[in-house]
This record gives sequence, C-alpha cells and structure tokens, in this order.
Amino acid sequence: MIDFDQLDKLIHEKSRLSIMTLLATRDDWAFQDLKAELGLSDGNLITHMRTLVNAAYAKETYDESGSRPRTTYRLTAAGRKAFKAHIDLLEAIVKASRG
Amino acid sequence: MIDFDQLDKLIHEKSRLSIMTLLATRDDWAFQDLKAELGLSDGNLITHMRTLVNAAYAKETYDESGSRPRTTYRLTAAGRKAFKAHIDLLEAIVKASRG
DNA sequence: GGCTTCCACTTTGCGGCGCAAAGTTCTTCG
DNA sequence: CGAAGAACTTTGCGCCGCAAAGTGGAAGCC
Repeated sequence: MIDFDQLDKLIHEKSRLSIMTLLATRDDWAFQDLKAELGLSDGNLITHMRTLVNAAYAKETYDESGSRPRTTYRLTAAGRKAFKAHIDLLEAIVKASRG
Repeated sequence: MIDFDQLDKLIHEKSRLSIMTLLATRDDWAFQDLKAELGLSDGNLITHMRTLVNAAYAKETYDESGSRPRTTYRLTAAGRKAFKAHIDLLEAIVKASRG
C-alpha cells in the first residue's frame, strides 16, 4: 500500500503545493507574480515562502538595482527533488484510486 | 492553470486523504481495520471520521449484534464524487508538473 | 458473582499553523 | 515637503491535527 507518511507536509499543504508547482515550471518567480498568479494575500504568501526558504526548498534573491525592490524565488536542488518525490507519490495515489 | 482552490480541504489533509483512498477501494471498513492499516491513534482517527461523516462523505454504521461493538464506514455517493474530483485534480497537478 | 482487565471508542487539551489585517520602510508624485 | 502607493513584514486570531487521558461495557479469573 502507499505510505502516506511520506507525503511531505511542507509541500502537501494546499497553498504551498500551488507555489511549488509554479516554482517547478519556471526558474525565477517574483513575489508579486506569485501573489498575482495564486491570489494569495501578502502575509499569507510571505509566510509560505519563508517556510519553503527555511526548509531549503527555495532560495530567495533580493534585487535592489531597480527603483523598486524585487524579491525572486527559485527552487533549490533539494526543493526540486522533494517536489518530484511528492508528485510521484500523488501519482501513485491517483493510480491506486483508479484501480 | 490549475485551480488549486478546488482542492477540497477536507479530503486533501494527509490523514483523510489516506482514509478516503482506503474507503474508495472497498465498500466497508471497520474502525479497527482503518486504524491498523493506517497506524493512526484512536483519537486522531475518530476525529477524522467524524469530520467525514459530518461532511456527508462517509456513513457510519454501528453493529452491536456481536459480543464486541463494531463501527463500520463506507463512502456516500457524495463522498465518492468529491473524492473522484479530488483525484482528477491531483492528476492534473501531476501532469502539469511533468510537462 | 464480584473484581479486575481489556477492548472500542470518546473527550479533552495543547501546540502548531494558515490566514488576513495592520504596520513599516521606501519611492514617487503633486 | 507631504500624501499616496508599492513591496514586503509582523501580529493576532481562530481552527485543527494529534495523542493522552477518560468512559462504559464485555471477558476472564477465582
């Protein structure tokens, strides 16, 4: 049977699952773009991003060269690996539920 | 893009996702069997089952005919439908993450 | 046939966390 | 120079997953 314990709680949470899915599709995401794309509030999003950064799943980059500050995020190798493992598990769940 | 808001919070939670997956594979599940299969504590499991029953995703049946009481659960039509929709969404997420 | 043990749930309490509202800092505009 | 807005940050509330303690009744023991 599937080992549901291996579902990474950090990734499984709905908002972070959506964030990780976006981060996996493109190298860099600005805070504002994530916010707009996902419709999350500022406070909500930053909390999730901090969680992902603390887990070393994402890396934060400040860019102060422009007039307005700009924070971008990208997956780390560990983040990409953990996300892939998570997706593999989800796929197994889907398959088990269809059988 | 995928609408992550449609992920049913009741189903998405890790423990309940595992419970729903089991309930979907077989008609009837006894409380004790679910507990043994998933390794959840009594209090944890009953809380989740109550949540699912309250949501009308599962139906509870008491059987007092034997010497020991026995509580069994099965998915309702609504539960089966909601679970299927959830699995469809997970599948879409998996596909989007592979592309 | 009482007394203890065990079984099958239930209830309770705590800790953690998602979420939005309010706050902060800095830049731009009149 | 003061007000407005942008881009985060902090704070506080409320919900909820979880295990530890509780309950009520059957089973074993003598």
